[in-house]
Amino acid sequence: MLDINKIRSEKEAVKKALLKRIAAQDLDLDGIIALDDERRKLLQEVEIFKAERNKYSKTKPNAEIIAKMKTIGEKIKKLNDKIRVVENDLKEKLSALPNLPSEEVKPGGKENNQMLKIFGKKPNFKFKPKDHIELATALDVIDYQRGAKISGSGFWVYRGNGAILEWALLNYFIDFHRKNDYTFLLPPFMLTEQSAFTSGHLPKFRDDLYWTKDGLCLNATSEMMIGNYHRDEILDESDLPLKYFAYSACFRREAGSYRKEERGMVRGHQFNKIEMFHFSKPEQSWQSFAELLKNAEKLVSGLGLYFQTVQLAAADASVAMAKTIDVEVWLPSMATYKEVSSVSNALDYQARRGNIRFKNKKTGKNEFVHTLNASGLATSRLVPAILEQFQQKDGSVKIPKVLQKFCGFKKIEPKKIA
RNA sequence: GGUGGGUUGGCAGAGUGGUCGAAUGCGUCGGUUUCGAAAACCGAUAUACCAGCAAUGGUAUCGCAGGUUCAAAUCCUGCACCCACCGCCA
Repeated sequence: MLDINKIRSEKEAVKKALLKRIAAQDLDLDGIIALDDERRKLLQEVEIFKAERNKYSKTKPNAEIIAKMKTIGEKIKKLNDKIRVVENDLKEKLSALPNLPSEEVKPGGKENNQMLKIFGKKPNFKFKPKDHIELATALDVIDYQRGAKISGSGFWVYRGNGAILEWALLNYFIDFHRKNDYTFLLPPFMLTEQSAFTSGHLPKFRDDLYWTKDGLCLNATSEMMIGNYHRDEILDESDLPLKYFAYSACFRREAGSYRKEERGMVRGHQFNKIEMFHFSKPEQSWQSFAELLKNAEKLVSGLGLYFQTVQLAAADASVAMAKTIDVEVWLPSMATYKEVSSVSNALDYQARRGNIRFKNKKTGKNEFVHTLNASGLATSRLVPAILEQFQQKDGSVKIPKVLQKFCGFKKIEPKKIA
């Protein structure tokens, strides 16, 4: 949510920034300001009546005053009803506005994404490489068919060395974050509707979430949970930045996505992810951003994968974020890069919604914190990338060095056909 | 799932319809005293919004949302959470 006072005082600048991600016909700042004017006018009116009522309520009134207060009471009630309507309308319009993209973020959609940096060496195969589905089946590490049998399409079962590889990746991430002194959280995998609203996933993603009979939704990213972790709290300035990482299985309905183009594990209904999260002071938040990006890059580099970073254009990033840089890993079979981490700074946009503040010691004022998040990392695209990028001519797959101590093996061999 | 008890400021804890934004204690901050400190004493100590250049004034907030009343922390209804007991339980 944006600050109404900022919209009022810096209207042209706000407008210019918002036009990078939404069309002019969807933007009506004047309408919003007019609503706020209306709200203020009504507040002034009603508060005069309330002041009078309070004055007389302090003592025992006589019959005449009681009669007078009765009419004032009715006026207050009417004005209150009006204010409620105006405030709801204002809140709705205000919540619908996306965050202001950061200055260096390019306007428009995907086509304006900007490649920043390429890491590693592009694998060059001297044989005909297989895609990860073929590899996973030959190596007997992923059981797609039984996954679908049990839970329907979009689910799979990690099996044997595949399960070990998956778990090793998670251990590698956890190890890394612990060394950096991030606090480890294992949150619940279900959350309330209110929490989904606060994290900004409602109303937009309602159809992409799984809902239980009890009105809870399944976690789609632990950003949802950590974002709510300090909701309605006033944090201690000296604790900032708070650095967390959380593991969660993530559940997404992926309604209407292009399953045919993204076979295998690239887009499933359930995947494992470790998420990094910072609660920062405003003046620290870009430093936090740089740290999160560096961590994500290091994690992928550590695996020896070929990948790139991309700065997303305004309309391609999540609306809550001022700036997003994606870390994308190369998938030879698709000849394309796929996101394994999304590093984002929401500034105070999410904190305003969740009412997460800190007391500024210098000014004595409560200020909104800045929130940042980055995957660190999601496994479901790394396993395919590892299989495809590290496949050998004999059909085996080499395990990245950093994972070997967690796996207990250096390569996965195809199962022998008797 | 059922019954009962609870939710008040940073914390503990009074307050059952009218000068209650709220006693008291603790904590925190500032001061006096001291070579310095402790103790003691004095004073300050919530947040948000509105008007105003400011000083300041006003409004709201006692878990949340409604209601009753001239007037609600206090009465009524619903909800959330915490505690206790009972029931059920792969």
